Amino acid sequence: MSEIKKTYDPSNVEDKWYQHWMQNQYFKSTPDEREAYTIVIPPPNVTGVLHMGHMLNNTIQDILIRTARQKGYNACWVPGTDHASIATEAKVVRMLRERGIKKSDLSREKFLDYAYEWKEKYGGIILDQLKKIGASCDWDRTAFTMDKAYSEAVIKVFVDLYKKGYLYRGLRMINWDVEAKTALSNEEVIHNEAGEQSNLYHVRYAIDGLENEYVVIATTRPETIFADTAIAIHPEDERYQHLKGRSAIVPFVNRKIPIIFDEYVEKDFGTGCLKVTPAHDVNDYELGQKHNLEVIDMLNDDGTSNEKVEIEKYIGIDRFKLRKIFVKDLEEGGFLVKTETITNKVGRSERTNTVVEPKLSLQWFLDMQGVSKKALEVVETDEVQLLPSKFKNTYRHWMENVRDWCVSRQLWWGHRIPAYYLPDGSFVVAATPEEALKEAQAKEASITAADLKQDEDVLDTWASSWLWPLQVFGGFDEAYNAKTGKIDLTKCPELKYYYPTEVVVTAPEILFFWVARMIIAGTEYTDLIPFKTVYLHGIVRDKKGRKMSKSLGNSPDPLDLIRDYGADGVRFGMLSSAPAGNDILYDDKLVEQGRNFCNKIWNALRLIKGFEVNDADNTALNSVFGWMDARISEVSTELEKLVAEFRLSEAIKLLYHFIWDDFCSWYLEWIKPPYGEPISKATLDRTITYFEQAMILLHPFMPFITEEVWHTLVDRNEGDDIFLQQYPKFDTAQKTALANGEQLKTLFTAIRNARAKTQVSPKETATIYISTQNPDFYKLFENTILEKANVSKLILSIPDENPNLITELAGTDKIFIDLGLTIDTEAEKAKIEEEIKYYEGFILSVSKKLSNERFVQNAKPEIVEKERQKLADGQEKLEKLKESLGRL
RNA sequence: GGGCAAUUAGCUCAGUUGGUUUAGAGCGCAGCCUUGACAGGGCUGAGGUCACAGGUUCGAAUCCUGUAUUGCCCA
Repeated sequence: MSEIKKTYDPSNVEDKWYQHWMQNQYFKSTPDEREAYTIVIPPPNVTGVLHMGHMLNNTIQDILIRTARQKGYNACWVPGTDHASIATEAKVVRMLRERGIKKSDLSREKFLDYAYEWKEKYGGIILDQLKKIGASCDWDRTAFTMDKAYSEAVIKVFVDLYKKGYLYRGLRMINWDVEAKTALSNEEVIHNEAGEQSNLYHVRYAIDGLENEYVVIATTRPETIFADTAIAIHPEDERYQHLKGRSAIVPFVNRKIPIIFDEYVEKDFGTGCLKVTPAHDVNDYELGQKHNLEVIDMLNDDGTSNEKVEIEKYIGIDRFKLRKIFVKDLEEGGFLVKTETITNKVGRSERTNTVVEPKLSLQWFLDMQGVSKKALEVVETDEVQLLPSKFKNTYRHWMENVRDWCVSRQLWWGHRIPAYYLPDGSFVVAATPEEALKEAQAKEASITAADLKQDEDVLDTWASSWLWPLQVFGGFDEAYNAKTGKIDLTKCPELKYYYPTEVVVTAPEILFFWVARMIIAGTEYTDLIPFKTVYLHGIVRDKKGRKMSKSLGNSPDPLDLIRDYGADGVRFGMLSSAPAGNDILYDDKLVEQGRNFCNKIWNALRLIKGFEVNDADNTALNSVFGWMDARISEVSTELEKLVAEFRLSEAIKLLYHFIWDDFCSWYLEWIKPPYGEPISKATLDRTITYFEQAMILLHPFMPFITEEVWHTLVDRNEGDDIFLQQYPKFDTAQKTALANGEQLKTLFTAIRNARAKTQVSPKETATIYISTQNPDFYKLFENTILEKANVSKLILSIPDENPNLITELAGTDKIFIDLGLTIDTEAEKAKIEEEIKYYEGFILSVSKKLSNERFVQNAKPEIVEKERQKLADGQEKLEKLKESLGRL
């Protein structure tokens, strides 16, 4: 035993076993005759680093995949990374800037060289970090969204969707990131929930042809006044009826703009007058369409003003600087009526945090309504099950109001759009330049390759990751038929075997970004769902409930935690308070509990390893074994149910209590030989088996320590690893055995309690008398009671009158404990009276129920029976308490 | 503005179709325990009118309605 350390040290253990599993290729999966259980990882950003969210996300996946292996499935967990177009490009641009290089000075090719250099250097760090947490991914399958075959798949899909008529190029109002100089999808624009402080400027516009007449509008973006093309008023607003048919005059610019009337305007909001700037606001754009208004786009792509502002001094100035200058001029010119501070919602870019400009732009769009019908249906019918199910509502709402998806991004890092422009401005869409040339020549025979110019933009990253469950198995390689626009599964054995995958584990944040789109792509290209279940876990927050972020510095580094608490400890901590869908408020206490649990297991191991062995008879412990057999069987049944329902935090708590309380606190104490004496071999063997079984059940949750215990407990042959162990089969739990164990615990607690309240050391022996209707129970466990509860005599009858006995109830059995001391009768009386009061109340409520005829008639018979039992027990207890009181 | 959810012990949360002896856990708290696997431990205990008000029911933490507060999603 001396070679086993007193405290568990995970640091060497974890790396050792991970390497062992890797060397033996235990994570590898190839199709065979077993049933497949597949999970594809939500690909993290290729240059990202592990954060607490990944920790939670991947722990869940690892538990599911390891459980599946133990149940005999061919479990396959596919890892990989996502090229993360905007995020990665932003990082590369920043790196170049630090080296004094401007992106605008580089060619596309040169920039991509730098980007790949960056990816080679930092890409995959996160995958190595996943190994630290124990992730049992099939690393040979590691995929990347810009791998050659993957990229080809993305392009094939683009061409296909274009041919099917779902993709179009159009001038639309989009969200423009002036820093990244790219379009964003709606989902990439973040609105701070609390809003932001802004100034609301009230500006006066003169009315053409009416002296001293004016309207006042309120705006938070006065610089867009240059692009105003109308003033809108509610048609029923009495205040402005006389302005019908009139024009207002834009301050400084002196352009006449029509005053239009539309019910869109809220009469009660502000002055009731609204400035209309179709080029720079979504709602204004729609209003402009309706009223045929001119569209003046006054912003350059970088957020500076252009010549459309008409006045020389305002051209070429950044939007915010322009706002300042112009407000000052408005004030000096007498146009500014007042300024007030308000809180409003400002859209910011998810990636660059800059204020997003609504902007008219020529972009590629995917008609979502057309392509997504089936994707709604499969969730409605639970063919794809969302967990927790409340997200079904959210999903339905989004799908029913789905907007067209802007898939083009003005970036270089990503999949370049396969559209090729002819000199006349028209274009063709084709998978390769060669095919494009052919198609172009079909339109105009004289066209040469040099005449064609490929679209400069790349695709939104989600337009590649939505193919993830299909393309990680090569679905678009040989099995894809460009003519039908379908994947023929029979031509792709891998896909046929592993797809549909079992479950995708992710955060609700990307339900639309990613999950919904994968369902769309899956159903579009295979007519099958991509996964059966979507497990949506919460977000990891700090103790105060704030989201973890770099700027707040409130996020611990998962690798530091693993160093300090062990990967198993961190896994336990993250999971134990994370039921599906609920956020987890991270606290070091959680992982500390995990670490302590490991230590507990470790010390159970030390105890068992430390026993000396003899051949003594152990039949006296048979009832204890009977209880343990029943209990472990019960636990395994409950565990299987919980895991099947994805109630993982309950599952890990079940195991925690089973191992700590039942196995360590009760079982081991009961079978432990007296100090210094050996244990019988039969008992030790039995105990080792229980411990092994418990470790197998725990292994998916805490893989490292269970493997270490497995090997330390018994010398194993090569290849006899817990990783490969299948779930043990247990006999059905015996109810009597379970009840016996519980009764024994209750008895011990009662005796301990008696000692505790009289402050008698557990070392002092006691004589106990028991009044029971179940004397057999006491005969079965007599040895254990005598030895482990330090009882010198166990007498199954009522003792003679003696005021110095402490009385306790163990279930309905009454126990008289003689500790050989004079007791404080008054205190004892008070205590018993309190209990009597409780049981009187209890009996009252139960008998009320039972005397109600309608209850007896309507309730299920077994419920009524239970109530009767409750009443009988209560009455028996009450009687015994009263009797005790009488004896004092 | 529209929708979804939550409100249970000091804190963080379980409580699965209404009935598990008048509600459970972890942490925290209080008392006791130092040579025996583990102080990263053991034993014992205190602590809740299940947000509030109505309703349905023989029976409600659980179902319905309303109110309040909080959070999230969408515009």
